[in-house]
Amino acid sequence: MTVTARERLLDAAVEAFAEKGFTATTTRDIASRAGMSPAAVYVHHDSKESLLFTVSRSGHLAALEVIEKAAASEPDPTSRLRAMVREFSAWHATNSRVGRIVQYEFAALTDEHRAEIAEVRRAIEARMQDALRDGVAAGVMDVDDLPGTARALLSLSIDLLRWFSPTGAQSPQDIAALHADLAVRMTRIH
Amino acid sequence: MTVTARERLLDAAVEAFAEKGFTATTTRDIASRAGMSPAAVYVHHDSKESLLFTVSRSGHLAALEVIEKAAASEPDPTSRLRAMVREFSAWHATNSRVGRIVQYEFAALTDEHRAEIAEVRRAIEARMQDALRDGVAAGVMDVDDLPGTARALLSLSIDLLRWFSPTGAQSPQDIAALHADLAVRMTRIH
DNA sequence: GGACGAACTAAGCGCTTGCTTAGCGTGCCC
DNA sequence: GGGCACGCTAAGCAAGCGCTTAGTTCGTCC
Repeated sequence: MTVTARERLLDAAVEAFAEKGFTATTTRDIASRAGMSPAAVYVHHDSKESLLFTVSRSGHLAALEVIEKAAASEPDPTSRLRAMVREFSAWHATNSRVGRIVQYEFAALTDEHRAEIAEVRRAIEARMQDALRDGVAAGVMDVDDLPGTARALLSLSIDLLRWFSPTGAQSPQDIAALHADLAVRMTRIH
Repeated sequence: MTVTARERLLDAAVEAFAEKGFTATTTRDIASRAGMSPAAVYVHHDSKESLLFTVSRSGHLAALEVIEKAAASEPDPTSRLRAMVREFSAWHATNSRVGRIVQYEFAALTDEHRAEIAEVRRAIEARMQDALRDGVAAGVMDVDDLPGTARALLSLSIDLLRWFSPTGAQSPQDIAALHADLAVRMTRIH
């Protein structure tokens, strides 16, 4: 199956939005990255914002899936938390372009689209809170502020988007392993 | 001493850049927030980017000063790390508008300006690494990956800009105390 | 071979952008 | 009271924006 023109435009939009941000990206830029004329964008997509919505939505859903799969992969609460943070960080490092759009271009969405995607974000946060609650209930974790700590764990994974470079010295796996280790330290009983 | 027109324009730029981002902000928007005509911006500042540079530079220097003051405030390595993370998070929460410009509009600067400010960023990172090194040397901290852990500690403080709201339930002090606590947990000997 | 629809483009519309130019009002100096 | 520097604005320029319109090309079906 060949790549459709619609997909080529989405790939071009991911590249451009991640590199320059949504507002600084022009539809002409997206079109030329996809090897098409400016008008071709509108044959396959409604608007520049609908391109962003499509990218952001599928990116958010992919991130949620990663964290849910990791949560289901381990029965032991500590191993489960370790897997969740490891996979969530690894996903952001491996998909840093989509990640940047997901995390930093959220405000550029229309009110309706933003509201729809906000639900996915709440689900991601809820999965992390669940993992901590399980650990506390099993008596293997010590967490004072449960929502705050869940948010801090997500911050670790998300903030790597600000400085991570695919061409840098650290691999996504290195960073993911570090974050997983720090997550366990943050929550274990002293 | 009255507030000068130059300063009113800087305040307006902070408001606008933090709210909508650098590219989405127009010079007309900045001028009207300062109660002036669009041309008045150029009486006091060279360009829209030079407004950003002025804000970003003083914001970066303020953040560096906060972390250096905190580092000097406590002799004991653990108390020092706690103070540094606490004050750095509190600064970001209290100055979230300037913080957003500092952390998220860095890429919008010209190459020269970005290079100049990058030095301040390196200094901030170095101070955090110093604090961890001291703790390890004193035998009170256990840190595997020193630069990685330093970066993770900064991530905690910085990523709050993504979700923090001054009108929300949590005060800057609540968040700062949580982050300081997590920082100690991340680095203490088990 | 002619009709048709899907994929795509050349050209451009109306508007907004960062920034400039030319000039106005006011207070100060001699 | 004439000259002048300073702070500011009205008007607008060239360029670029998101998006539309009108039309061309081309494979497919009868």
